Amino acid sequence: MDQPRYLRLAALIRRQIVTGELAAGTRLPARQDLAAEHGVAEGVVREAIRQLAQEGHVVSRPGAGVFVRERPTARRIVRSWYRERRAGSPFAAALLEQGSRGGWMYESATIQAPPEVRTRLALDEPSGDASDVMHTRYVFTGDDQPWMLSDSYEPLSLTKGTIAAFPEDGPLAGRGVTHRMAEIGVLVDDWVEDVTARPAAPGEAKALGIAPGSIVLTVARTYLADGRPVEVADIVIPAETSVLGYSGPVGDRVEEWADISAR
Amino acid sequence: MDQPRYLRLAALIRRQIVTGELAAGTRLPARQDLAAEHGVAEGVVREAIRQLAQEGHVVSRPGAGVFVRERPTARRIVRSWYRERRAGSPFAAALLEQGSRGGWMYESATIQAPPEVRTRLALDEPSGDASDVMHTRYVFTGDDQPWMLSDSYEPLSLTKGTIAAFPEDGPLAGRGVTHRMAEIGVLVDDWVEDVTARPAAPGEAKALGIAPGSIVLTVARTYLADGRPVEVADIVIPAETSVLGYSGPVGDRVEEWADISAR
DNA sequence: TCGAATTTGTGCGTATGTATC
DNA sequence: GGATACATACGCACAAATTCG
Repeated sequence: MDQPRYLRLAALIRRQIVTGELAAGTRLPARQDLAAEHGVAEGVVREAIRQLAQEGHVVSRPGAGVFVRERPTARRIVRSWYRERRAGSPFAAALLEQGSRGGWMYESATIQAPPEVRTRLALDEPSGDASDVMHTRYVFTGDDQPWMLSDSYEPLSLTKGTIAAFPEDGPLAGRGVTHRMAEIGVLVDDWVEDVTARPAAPGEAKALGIAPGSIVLTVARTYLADGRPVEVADIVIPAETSVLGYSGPVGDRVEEWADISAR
Repeated sequence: MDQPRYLRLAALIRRQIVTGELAAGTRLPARQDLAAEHGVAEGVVREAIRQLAQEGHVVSRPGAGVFVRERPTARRIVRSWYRERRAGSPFAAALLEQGSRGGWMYESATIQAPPEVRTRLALDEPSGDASDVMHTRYVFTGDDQPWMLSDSYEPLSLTKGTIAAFPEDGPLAGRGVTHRMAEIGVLVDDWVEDVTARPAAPGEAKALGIAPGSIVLTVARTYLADGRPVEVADIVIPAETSVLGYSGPVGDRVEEWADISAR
């Protein structure tokens, strides 16, 4: 056994946690006590705790102590539900237990699309510094808790001057992209989502009420109408408490060791 | 400014990196030098570096130094490609640039399914300690680099005694779940994938050749035949270098602020 | 080929600030 | 308000990996 002391100590405590010997909510002994108990320096305990905190096993509160984490049950966020509504599906049950829908806050402004968004929306070169997209920033809440951030971009060339211009204003408020676009004759028929994960940026962590640096899932969504992108959104969701659910028919699916394409 | 010193130092270096002042590949000054240069203790530098490393801005190699990270371009792993083959799609181009397919290693064994897998496969109570699933562990490689792990479970009740029993043996080797199942009359028609992310477990980090604790995407996949699960797999992919691509028709899709269901 | 210098990873002990109880 | 506990900070030391002459 050639492992650093702090990893051995972390492994020891981790075992106690996963076996239930240390129940959720339990407070660990103070750093000094743990250090004395195991005959190591305080710094070793600190590193061990840090390790366990990063793994999500414990959470430390200044002045109070280090506590075994209550594991919040993850919510399954349905991103596509091909056939999942079908009776008899093992997943139909889950759909019946839908939680409260909660609400959302937003802020809209017309801006000039940043380069990355330009690419995704297939926009032409910007003309001067004229605004060319409607940018809407959402914070979704459920149970009085923020659980998802979204930055949406829609080309003004589509919506300008129509009743669909402002996503959350006018008669179509809150109807969603696809409905709103339909009202102005743009038929959104495809969606594409690119999913990955990264540490939360400080601002995101604050907005979501999670620890800075904790993991978030990011979804880069594109809505297409007849093959052309008509809306893109950058969605950020805490990974710890969320699972994204996708489904589809096997016929349209690639072999299970998926093909790779350069991005 | 009320921030801890190590965060201020991290912010300072981060700014130099994102502005390009410190180019990718550049070596940072040694800990002691940075400490002296900024008039702080070595520990402060250590914390700052740790912070930047967690954000993925730098990578440290023992004995060598701390280097500004080369940003590997992420691969887009297509998990469903509804209509993406269609010509004219903005994503069709990506599909043409398919990389080398690489290969995979595997290891199969019959085991008694662990509780979590039992649930997902809707298996009955275990009878004694009899094996009831075929467990296959995959390591997928591309460009001589592991990039995906997968643990697959198939009920023996379906495949036992057939030519499809061993996923990677016999005439159907390497044909994939859906083809193999089809050969024994099981028509896989649906798939469901639950995506989330977490820090890599030590074993996973080692198998994938990534830093321990770095972020991995996990995909819990289920293949269904006529609504019944016939295979489940736990897939692990480094988040840093990968994007999972999903797509589908809008008609089957829920409003964009997705419904939530308890898991 | 080999050894010396450099650099990170780890560990020790201590002290102060600040949040919690 | 006092005691407790974590977050941060200081300074030092040694082992192992790497680099380079």
